[in-house]
Amino acid sequence: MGKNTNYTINDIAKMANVSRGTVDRVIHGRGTVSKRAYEKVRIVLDKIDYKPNLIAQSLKKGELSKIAALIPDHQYDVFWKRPLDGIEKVKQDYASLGVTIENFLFNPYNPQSFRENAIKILEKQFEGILVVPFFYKESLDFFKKCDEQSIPYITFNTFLEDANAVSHVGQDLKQSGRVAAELMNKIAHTNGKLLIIHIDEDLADSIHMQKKEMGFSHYNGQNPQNFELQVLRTSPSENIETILVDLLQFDPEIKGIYVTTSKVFLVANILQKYQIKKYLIGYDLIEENLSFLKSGIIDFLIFQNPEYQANLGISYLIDLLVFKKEIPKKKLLPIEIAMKENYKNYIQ
Amino acid sequence: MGKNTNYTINDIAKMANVSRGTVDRVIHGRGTVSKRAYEKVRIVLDKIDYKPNLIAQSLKKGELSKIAALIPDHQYDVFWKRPLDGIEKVKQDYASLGVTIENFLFNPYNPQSFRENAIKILEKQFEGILVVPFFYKESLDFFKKCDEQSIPYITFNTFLEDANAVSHVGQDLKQSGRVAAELMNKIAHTNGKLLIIHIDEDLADSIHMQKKEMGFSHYNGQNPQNFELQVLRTSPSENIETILVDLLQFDPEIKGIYVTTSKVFLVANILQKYQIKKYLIGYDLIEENLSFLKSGIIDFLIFQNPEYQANLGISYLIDLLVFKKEIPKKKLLPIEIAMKENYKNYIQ
DNA sequence: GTTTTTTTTGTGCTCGTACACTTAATTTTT
DNA sequence: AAAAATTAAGTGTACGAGCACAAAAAAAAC
Repeated sequence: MGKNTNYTINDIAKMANVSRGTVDRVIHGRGTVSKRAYEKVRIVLDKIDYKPNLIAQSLKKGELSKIAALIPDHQYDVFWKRPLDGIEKVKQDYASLGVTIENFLFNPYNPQSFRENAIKILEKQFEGILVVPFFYKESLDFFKKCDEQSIPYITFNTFLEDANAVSHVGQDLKQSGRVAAELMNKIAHTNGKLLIIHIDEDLADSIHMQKKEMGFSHYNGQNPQNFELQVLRTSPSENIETILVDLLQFDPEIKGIYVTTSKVFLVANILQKYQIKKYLIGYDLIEENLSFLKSGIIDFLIFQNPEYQANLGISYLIDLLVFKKEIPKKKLLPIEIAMKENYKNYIQ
Repeated sequence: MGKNTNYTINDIAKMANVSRGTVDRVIHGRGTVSKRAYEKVRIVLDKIDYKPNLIAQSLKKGELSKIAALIPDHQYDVFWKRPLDGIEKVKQDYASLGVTIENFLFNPYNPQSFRENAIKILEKQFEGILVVPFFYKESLDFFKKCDEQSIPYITFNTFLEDANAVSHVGQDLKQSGRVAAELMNKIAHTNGKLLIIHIDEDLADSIHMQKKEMGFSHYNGQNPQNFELQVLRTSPSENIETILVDLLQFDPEIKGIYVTTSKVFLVANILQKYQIKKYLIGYDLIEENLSFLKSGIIDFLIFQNPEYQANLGISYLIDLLVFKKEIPKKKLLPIEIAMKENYKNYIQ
């Protein structure tokens, strides 16, 4: 299997008894070719598996493929720093093949910023796009134009049912809620109450939080030893501190807290300040969370490898554009678990 | 940054006022060049950052680099199936660049098989080698010859202090023992006794088990709420069943069991058969273990992503050989944690 | 039946590097 | 000082694809 029987344009020309130029015209459907010559080439082409030599192609064209990435600016949310690093890494790897990747960073608090960057991308004529469709309406507008120009795009992190993406790379949010519930179940044996906290629910990714909650309560419901659940919605603008302290002092039956976002450090902060010990599970290996993981106030941080995620998204685009390979319609990444003793190997 | 100011041999020739041929001779140190011409070229070369165009190089040479991988045959131990898959994946990715990878699989129960494959590799003249130095003496013999022929090699999975490897990709075994201890600590709150079981300790990777044990007991010792530890060494040939059942019935104080290898399914089997509930932590997402993870008999499986590990090893070799990049002397991969709710995303 | 126009096919050059081969310059020999 | 031998420098070609242009063949016009 996999014998390197790679035919060249020249081989085909000889086999079909025509010139290189004719083969080229048939393969690319450009120029004019007589039916007779066309047939001769087609017969050969059907018999063999011609794969153009990417090396030669790249050498000639100077550039094989132009890819754009439209992701949130990490200036506004540090979470997006590491996906960007992931993109930068593939960028270097494939630069030698003549694939260029340009990043467009939008402000995740400003739909207009998304729209502006989308326009820039359409103007510059990329062959493929990796995009975090953060804003629903704006994203669909953008995708409509991409579809018209038949530019393939891969959605990333946020899944849009109505998008016509060639692939989606993300996480299984509901399942990640289940993972949180299983962890909580394993560490807080005794029955009691659990708190689910959504922080900043007005943001565009509130749907993320809801799916996580669904997974969590679903697992909890299935489990014989189940907990009573209480959901708390809050914004950092409100005074989360007073609400939470009141709640915890009013109801000492609460054994653990599940925070559905990376903002778990806000809760950890309060637990530390008031010297309250609760089991605490949250998301993402960001700086603010790590110190609490180290000190044991946060028990587990769930996350998905963001570099790898971005890396995979770009790799899929390259597979599609350059190698003409099939790519999966949807790829859900592993739900990773970090604690005090293993988080270090994840962050470098 | 990163302007594509890539000079070609021709550019350099013009700048130095010599011919392409002379530049070529200086760069590759072949043929004869007068001191005068040499100086002229060197001056230009020192001023600019010449990076040969890999595309053109590959097109001309037809093959850029030949890499060999010497790893255990998965026919004897399924664990090695997935690293092989990881290698196959990079193989495809870089084939387009003219990098070829050939696998040599040895029998992990037979040092002679390792030696034979090593000889084959040396005969075939590879430019770089990825190797699992499973057998101490045989590996050192092999490395000596590699050093003589100055063929770079990366060790993989097994670390050999005395090897002169350009890099090592593996896991932090001691730390993985600590992770196991932290998990055990989190799920088995109450004090009591824990069992550490080494299965098949006569094998070449017994050093792996000992390091894991060290990490486990070290964490346990540091912890205020510490457990009494008991170590059990056994081979599958012995009757692990009678020993274990006796032990567990004799000492009901035992709360949990830590098995230092992927053979944890042997223990799970016994627990299931005798309807004994203990916390159980072991290694690796192999088929035999997964059913017990699903049924809840195994609580956690610790592992490192084997595809990724192999992938990284090969990528480092390519970075070194093709891109002439610096690579880290040692790369320890994350220690991953799988449970019932998250293992599926790891295995495809 | 010749000229013009259109269609079809074939050839040459380019991308950047590597290497064989030729030519030029220098040194050695007689 | 001229011829031979050696050393140094320069040129041509190939790798495979792509595209511009030239050449040839066929069709249309006179």
